[in-house]
Amino acid sequence: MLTLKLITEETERVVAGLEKKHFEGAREAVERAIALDKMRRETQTRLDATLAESKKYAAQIGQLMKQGQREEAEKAKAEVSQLKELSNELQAKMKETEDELNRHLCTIPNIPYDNVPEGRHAEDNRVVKSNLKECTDTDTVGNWDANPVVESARLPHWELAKKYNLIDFDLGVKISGAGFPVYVGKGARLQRALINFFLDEARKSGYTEIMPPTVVNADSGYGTGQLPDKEGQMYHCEVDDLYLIPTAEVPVTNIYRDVILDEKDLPIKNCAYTQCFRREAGSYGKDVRGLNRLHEFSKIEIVRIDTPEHSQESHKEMLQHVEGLLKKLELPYRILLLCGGDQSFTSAICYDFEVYSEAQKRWLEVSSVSNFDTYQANRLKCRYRNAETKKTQLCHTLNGSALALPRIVAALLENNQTPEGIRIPKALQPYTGFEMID
RNA sequence: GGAGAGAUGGCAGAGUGGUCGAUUGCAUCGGUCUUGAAAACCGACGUACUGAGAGGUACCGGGGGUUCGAAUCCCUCUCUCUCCGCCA
Repeated sequence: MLTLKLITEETERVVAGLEKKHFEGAREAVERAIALDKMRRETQTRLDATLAESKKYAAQIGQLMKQGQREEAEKAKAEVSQLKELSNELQAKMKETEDELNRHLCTIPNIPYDNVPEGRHAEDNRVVKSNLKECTDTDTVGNWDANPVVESARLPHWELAKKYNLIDFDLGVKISGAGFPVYVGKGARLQRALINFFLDEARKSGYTEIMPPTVVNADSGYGTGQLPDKEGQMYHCEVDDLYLIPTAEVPVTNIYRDVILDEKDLPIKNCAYTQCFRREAGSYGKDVRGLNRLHEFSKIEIVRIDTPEHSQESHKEMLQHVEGLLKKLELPYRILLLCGGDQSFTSAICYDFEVYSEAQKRWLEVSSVSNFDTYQANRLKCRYRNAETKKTQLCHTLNGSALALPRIVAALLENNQTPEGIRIPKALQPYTGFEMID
C-alpha cells in the first residue's frame, strides 16, 4: 500500500497518479485516507496523554503501598478509575480508526512512474522493443503490425501435443480437471529441460536459487497482496488454512517480511522454480485453450529487493535477463511498456514480454517484469538501514517471470515445426538431450 | 494421532505483580592502546507511533481478562520443540 507520508505530503501527485491508472474516485479516496489519518493521530495524542497520567498515578500508588500509607493509596485509586474509563474509550476508537484506515489504504492502488504512458487499455501499451522490427517511441499495440510471417501451415500446439504425444490434456481432466495437463515422454523432458535452463541462466546472472514451500499461510498472502483482494484466485486448504501459491513471488518475497536489511546486502537477487496454482475463476474461451491458461504450471521467478536509488537500474537488468532468455530460445518477441490503465494494482512500472504464436495468430504474454517501488515493501514491512543516515527506510521490491513454461512451450512447438518434426533450439539441446521431437 | 515442555531485544539467556523497554553474555559499531591486527579497556547498541523539540505512548508469540499497576496472574488461539505412534 501507499505510505501515508506520500499521501499527505504529495497529495496532488498521488491523485494524478491514481487518475493515470484510471482509478475511480481518486481524490475522494485520498482525502478519506488523510481524514482518517488525522483522526487517528488526534486520538493517539489524547490516548497517550491519558495513559501517561494513569501511569503516574500507578507509580505513586506503588510508592504509597511500599511506605504502608494505605489510606492515601486508596484515595489515589479512586481518582484513577475515571482515567481508565477514558483510556478504554480512546483505545477502542483508536483501534477502530486504525483498522478502517488500513482497510481503506488496501483499496488504493500503486501510482505509476512518470515514464509510464497514458492509456486505458491493452491497445495503448507501448511497444518498446522487438527482435522483428525497429520500434519508434510512438508504437503502440494498437497500430503495431509486425507479425512474423512464417512459411507453411501451422498446427496449434494442442494439436502438435497430440500428434507427437507430448501432452495429454484429457488424462489431466481425468485425474484432476481441466487446466491440469499431463506431460508425457519428450513433453515431460522438455519441461525439465526448460526448468534447468532457466535456473542456470538465472544463476549466471547472479541470482541465488531458492526452493521455497508451495503452500503459504495467510500472513504471507497479505504480505504480497494476494489477500484480501484476490482471495478467490488462490486454492485454499481450509483444514489447515494454507494457500497454494499462485507464483513463487509469494514465498520468496515473504522471506523479507518484517525484516530490516543492511544496505550493503542490497540488491538481493533471488530466483526460484515452483509449481504455480491459479483457480482462474471466470476465464473461458480461446484464452484457455491448450497451454494458454492453466490451473497448475511451472515457472521460474526472479525477485529483487533493492534501494530506491538503485531499483530502476535493477529493473533494467531484469529486463535484459529475460530478453536474453527469449533470444537464446530463438523466439519472436516484443517488449511492451504497459500503460497506466493496463498495469496491475500493485506495480509502479511494468514491462510485458510477448512471444508470437503463428498458429494462433496472436501474441502470448510470457513474462511481466515489475517494479513495485515501496508499495509492496510497505505492506511487508521490508526495510533497510541506510548506510549513511543509519535510519531505516522502505526497500523497493521487484519481480518478474524468467520464465513461465506453458506459453513458452506453446511457442516453441508452434514456431519450430518442420516437416521432420519440431526443432529444439540450440541453447536448449544440452538440457533436453535431443534435437528434434518426431 | 497421543503425552509433555516452551515462545523475552540479531543470537544466547535472566527475570513470577510496583521506575522492567527489560540484568547479563555473545555479536555489531565507535573510541583508547598498537607500525597494523589481536587482546584489553571505555562507550554506543530494538521497533513503531506521536511531538518543532524536550519528551510522551505502545510493543516480552497473537487476542482477551483480572488489577491503581502485568513480561510476570487467568482465559483463549497460534506456533515451536521433545518423546511415543504412523510414514516418504
